[in-house]
Amino acid sequence: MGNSRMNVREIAKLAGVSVATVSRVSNGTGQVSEEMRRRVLEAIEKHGYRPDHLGRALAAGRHGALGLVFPGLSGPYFTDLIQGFESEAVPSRASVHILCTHLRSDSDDQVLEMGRRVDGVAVMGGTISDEALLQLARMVPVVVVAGEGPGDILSVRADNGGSMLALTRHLLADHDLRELVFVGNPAGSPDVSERWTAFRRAHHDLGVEPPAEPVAVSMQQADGVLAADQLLAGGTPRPAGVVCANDEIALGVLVGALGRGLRVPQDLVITGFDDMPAAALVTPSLTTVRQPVRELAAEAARLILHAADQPGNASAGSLVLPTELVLRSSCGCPAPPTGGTGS
Amino acid sequence: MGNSRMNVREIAKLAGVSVATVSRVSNGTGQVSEEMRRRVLEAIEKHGYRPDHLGRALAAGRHGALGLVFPGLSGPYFTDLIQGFESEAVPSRASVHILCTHLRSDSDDQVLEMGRRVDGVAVMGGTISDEALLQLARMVPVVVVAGEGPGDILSVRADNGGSMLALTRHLLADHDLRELVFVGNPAGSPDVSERWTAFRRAHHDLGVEPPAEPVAVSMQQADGVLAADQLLAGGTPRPAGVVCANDEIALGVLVGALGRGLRVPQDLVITGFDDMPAAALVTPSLTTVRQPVRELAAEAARLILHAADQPGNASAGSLVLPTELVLRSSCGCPAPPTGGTGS
DNA sequence: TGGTCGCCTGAAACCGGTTTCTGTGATGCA
DNA sequence: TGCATCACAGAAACCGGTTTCAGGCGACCA
Repeated sequence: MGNSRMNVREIAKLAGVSVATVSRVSNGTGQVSEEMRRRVLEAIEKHGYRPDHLGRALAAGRHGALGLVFPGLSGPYFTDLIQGFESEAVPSRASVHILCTHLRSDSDDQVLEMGRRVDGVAVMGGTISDEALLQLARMVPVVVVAGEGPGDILSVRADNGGSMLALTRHLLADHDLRELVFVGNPAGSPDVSERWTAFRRAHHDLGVEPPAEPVAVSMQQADGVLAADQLLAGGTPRPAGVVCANDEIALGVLVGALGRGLRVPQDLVITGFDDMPAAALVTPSLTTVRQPVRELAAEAARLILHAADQPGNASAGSLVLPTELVLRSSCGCPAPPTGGTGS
Repeated sequence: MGNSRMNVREIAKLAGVSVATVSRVSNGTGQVSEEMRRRVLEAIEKHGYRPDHLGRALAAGRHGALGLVFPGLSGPYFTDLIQGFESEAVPSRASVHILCTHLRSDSDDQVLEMGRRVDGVAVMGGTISDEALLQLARMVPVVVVAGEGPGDILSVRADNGGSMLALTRHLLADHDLRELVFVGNPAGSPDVSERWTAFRRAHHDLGVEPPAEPVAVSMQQADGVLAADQLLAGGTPRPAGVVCANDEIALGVLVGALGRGLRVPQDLVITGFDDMPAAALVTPSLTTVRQPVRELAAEAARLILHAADQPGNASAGSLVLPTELVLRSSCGCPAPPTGGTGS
């Protein structure tokens, strides 16, 4: 029945009270007598009044919204990122604005515009320029996710290096593999850059010559298939192992290898990164690194919400969440105890 | 230099003009003499003033934002959906609010809350109750994406039935296959429901008995692997073909089949739906149905923006975008002319 | 020279809330 | 009975913009 076009003043008139009283009742603040409260609630109920978000936001000086900025969407990683962020924001009654920059040239402007519509922003590493990031941070609390910002901008990221170091060492030392290749584009994101660096460092640590260049492709399954085309085509010597920047690439390479009749891991070792759900389920199951993406995003949301609540109390620093090496069969290890259904 | 805490009145004072003039200059509306314009622009420039979004939105009576509601995020489908929607909204200077309901019980309330923060909402079919949908439509323009709404709510969807009918007929008639199974949960979304219905109808049309029940799993690659475990385990007779509700499931089934040493399509035929990028690249390449997901979402955004611009002019109806059957090798057809790299 | 028209400007109302500040009446205590 | 205290209500200011409306002023014409 109620028309949502009602405003405080109309409700106040209908209930025979002042707007202040209506506001107090609808927010549960201040002291209101039982009689007044009853009359106001009655009018609110009868006309289905709900306070306007804009008016409230303007008066409160806050938007009730958080921003999330990323270069593009692909695969389970971003999926988890968004959901982790959202799951933390919604209970705090904050809505989530998203912005895919697609690495367009006007990304900086769009991000700054977003800064004027939300109470805080989480920006994926490598998405916008450092200048824009600093300017944004002057407007609202900012957290860099999966990367590091300039100056004293907060950041949350996973320990990419540690686990990639352990993984590469495992392949080189425990499985005695040589001729490993790395598939992924270090210039594409800080995460991949860290992984590539750790991949090379593990080689150096063990006195093995690493490949000079990565196979630079994007992060989707299709790119993995393309990489397999390139690596496994006849003519060139086949590598012993393919270390992929994420699981999607790895699955693409796996499909490409299996489709060519290669046996994994006997003929070719393949590893991923992220531990996406399918990683445990494919045959052979994928050796990878578990990365707490949802927690990463949720932590970013928490930091922003906290900073928005307590302005001026800007805590700086970089939060690094641990990752975990997950050894399965695609590297040559025996399959983990869990059967075909994963854990 | 500029402090963004400036407001119109301060700028007006500094420029020695009225707030009306500042507003006129910053919006380019009305008549302002060159002298006044210069003074105002100077003050704006000097102090880095940018009008507050909330104040402007309140006065204009519009939020400058669109909402997008979906049950959860998984895979390229939602990725494309979000990006298609976003690519249409951003040029219109509208920000995009997202809400993953996760099919929670309080989804209806959350969606209605969103309705109070945006100028229009696109809701994925099957995400919230019809009552909530109707109530939402009373507040803001609403479009149902990939599904149909109650009453005269606008909807945009793809022609699921037509292509699934053609695909199933192709398998039954052209490849003379029997014992097909359908993998996907019709109760999960209107899309899958339509596909399952068309799958059965094709059987009936050709006088073949369809399976009584689908293999009801979710829409991710991991679920396809699980379905493969179930279908290809020893003991039960193996089906001749697996018709999957989307490409992700199909890739999961493909990996499961290849990992068991089965040959596709010789031992098992597999088909998908969506034509995600990897579909053309895997070996064997995946027979599937191309669905214009980004266009779907972009069309939804256009409809909402238009409806928000012209209130009262509510056009009703259901827009159905065409789909296209894409025959590749996984059904037994010869591989398309394009090499390993897809088209 | 007087009147009309049109350009430009600013005061004030408005969008829809919250919050401060003032004032009233009732109550408690001496 | 007189005074301090307290609970409560409402007027008005405020958040930061846009827009209406009325008026001042110069130009043009008779």
